[in-house]
Amino acid sequence: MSPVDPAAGVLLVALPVPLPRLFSYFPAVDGPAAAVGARVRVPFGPRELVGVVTAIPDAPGDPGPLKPVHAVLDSTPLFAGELLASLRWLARYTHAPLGEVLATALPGPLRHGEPLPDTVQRGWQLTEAGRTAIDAMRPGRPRQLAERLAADAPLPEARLHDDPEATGWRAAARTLASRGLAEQVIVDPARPHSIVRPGPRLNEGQQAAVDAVLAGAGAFHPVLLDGVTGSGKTEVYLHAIADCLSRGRQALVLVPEIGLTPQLLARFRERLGITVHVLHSGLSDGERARTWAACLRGEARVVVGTRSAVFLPLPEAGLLVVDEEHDGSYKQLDGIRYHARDFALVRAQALGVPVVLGSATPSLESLRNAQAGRYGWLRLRQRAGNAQPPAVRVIDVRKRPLLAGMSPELLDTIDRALEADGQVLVFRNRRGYAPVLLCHDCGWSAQCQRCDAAMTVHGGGRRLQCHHCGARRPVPNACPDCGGLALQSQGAGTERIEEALRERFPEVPVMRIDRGTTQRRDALERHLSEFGSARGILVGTQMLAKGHDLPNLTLVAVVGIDEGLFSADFRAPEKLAQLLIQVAGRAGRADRPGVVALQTHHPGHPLLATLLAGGYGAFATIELEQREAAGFPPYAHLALLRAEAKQVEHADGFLQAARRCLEQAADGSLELSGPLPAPMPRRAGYQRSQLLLSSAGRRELHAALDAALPEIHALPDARRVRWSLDVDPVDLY
DNA sequence: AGCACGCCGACT
DNA sequence: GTCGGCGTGCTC
Repeated sequence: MSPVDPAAGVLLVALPVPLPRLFSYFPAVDGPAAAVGARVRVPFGPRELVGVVTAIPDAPGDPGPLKPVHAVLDSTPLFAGELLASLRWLARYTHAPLGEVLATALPGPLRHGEPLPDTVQRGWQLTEAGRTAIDAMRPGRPRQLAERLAADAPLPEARLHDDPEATGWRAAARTLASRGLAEQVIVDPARPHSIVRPGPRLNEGQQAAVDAVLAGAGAFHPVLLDGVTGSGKTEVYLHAIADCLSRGRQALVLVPEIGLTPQLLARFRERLGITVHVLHSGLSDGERARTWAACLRGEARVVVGTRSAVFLPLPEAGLLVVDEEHDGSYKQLDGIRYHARDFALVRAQALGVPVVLGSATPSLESLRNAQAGRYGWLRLRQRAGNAQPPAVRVIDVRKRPLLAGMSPELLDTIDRALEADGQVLVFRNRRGYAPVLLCHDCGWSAQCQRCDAAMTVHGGGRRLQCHHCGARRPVPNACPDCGGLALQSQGAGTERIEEALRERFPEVPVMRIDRGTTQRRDALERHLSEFGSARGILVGTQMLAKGHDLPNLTLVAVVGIDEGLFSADFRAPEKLAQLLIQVAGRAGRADRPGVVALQTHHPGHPLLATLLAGGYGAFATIELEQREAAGFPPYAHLALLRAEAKQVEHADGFLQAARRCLEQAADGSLELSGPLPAPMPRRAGYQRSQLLLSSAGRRELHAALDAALPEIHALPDARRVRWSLDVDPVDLY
């Protein structure tokens, strides 16, 4: 070795580019030395990028001519220990470049090279003069704020900031400060504030669940908390979190996109008595970066967040919670296609902490893991209070005249509920299922002869296609079973339902809630409180399946479930069952029993029969048997290779070539179907196509991908099409 | 993915 | 004569 080894200290840097490799750089000529996990600014071709140092090998091979990094951005690494290790795992698992994975784990400002922001929390408290003067103050905003500070101070600005009742607090605070009545102070986030509301007494089941979670503290310990709607899962989380805090550890709670409500945060804050940090899509970039920094510094002790919160650094982690673990919003659908619930499991294992997966309708994957003994399995069967489960009525809609998809019987049921001064929720099950063909007279649906799966309608409503084997045939003129001519491919949307209901029930308010009418995060809350508790009709989709309490809701009418009963998607029955259970949980309260009306062409369908007779558990048992028989997850492992191009031939040609690479690499352990047209085969002028990979073993699937992906990357067509790989896809069709 | 370089059509 | 179409090649 020469006295000055030119190769010593070469940095391997992960960059946010879709290239499956790292890039080597010489250390910066001056400034602080870069450590593994620190961000660096580097020259890359004609541009400059922010990357992360992922290794500093002792004995790198011949580095060749390297460029030096332009700047080291972190004196202490952003990615350290467990987080870096877990993200390396995620990159391998999703077969994505490490640089892209690290970039998606960071909030925008940090991804673009900005320094870790200041996380000092400011708050307000009354001065001595303020405490004496308060009774003499004129009514108004300043006095309101002063009264609040008298009751609960120091009050962090963050809590005023996301309190809708504290509008104009900043001006009020300035007024108080200018008169010497209040002052701004630095708040210690771990210091309890004065209002800590005690929770209700735990029932036996809840206590047992809390005990079981606490018994696993300090070690990896996955637990499925399987509790019916209203059984008080949140109380179990709160007790486990309080214990975690008392041991001086951090707790992370993941919630679905629509589950992070002001009410939930208020409950956490009141009960835990300390600052609760949040992370969700409604925050500004700066706020996200501050939450990230507060976690890294250990200032955030409890964090509640949606999907991307699973990437927060937790140097002193003690507990992870995934609420509503079955929820589809945990799966990222573009970019790095990770599943936050699954990644939370990986992180909990690497951190050596318990992880609680809570749901009234657990995913079949989690149920399977619980059955196999890989997870602890805690069941809560008691409902809090004396709430009664709603009565369920199935309405046969065959051959009935329909008004925007609603039968006369359903409209009569709505009428009766309104007459009894109740509120009605008309729930349209619309989950973006590919359209299936249905006979309105007898309920027949077009099935593939070879695959036992529904065929989907293509070619402008003239062709049927099977998404499992690719079989095609024309749409028949008449129903093959009953000869009727009432073949139809889809039901009515929420707009038409709303319109029809307004006409039929002109004397009551009709409010439609969907993404069109409810853009902003707090709009749902606002609309629902406007709606109040007087009689009226709400029309909506997913958004209304849970959340905000509607104490006067006596009837939930569900239309459009047949597309779920006969979808080409093997997950459709699971999603439908979860949705029906969740939406049924909204009807009725302790003093007023609710009714759920299900309108269907298949009143005798086994899914409905099982669900009504035995509940979600009975459904899950049967559905798991069917998944096993059919070779679907969780008994098989899937990956989906998608491609889109201006011309179908390009997309299909690429997938065809990729298929050959995979066949060669797999050595028979892989089942391949496709290329097949994607559910929405044309989008924004692009033709979309896909290739499904299935294997009985996860190991074999990943081995085949590892072997084939370099070749697929190198395919000449790979640059002509936009393509992506989705491991464990949720939506196949 | 960007971004540059490069070689062919309709515009001031 | 140039501005600009997007094919293909590379990025330590």
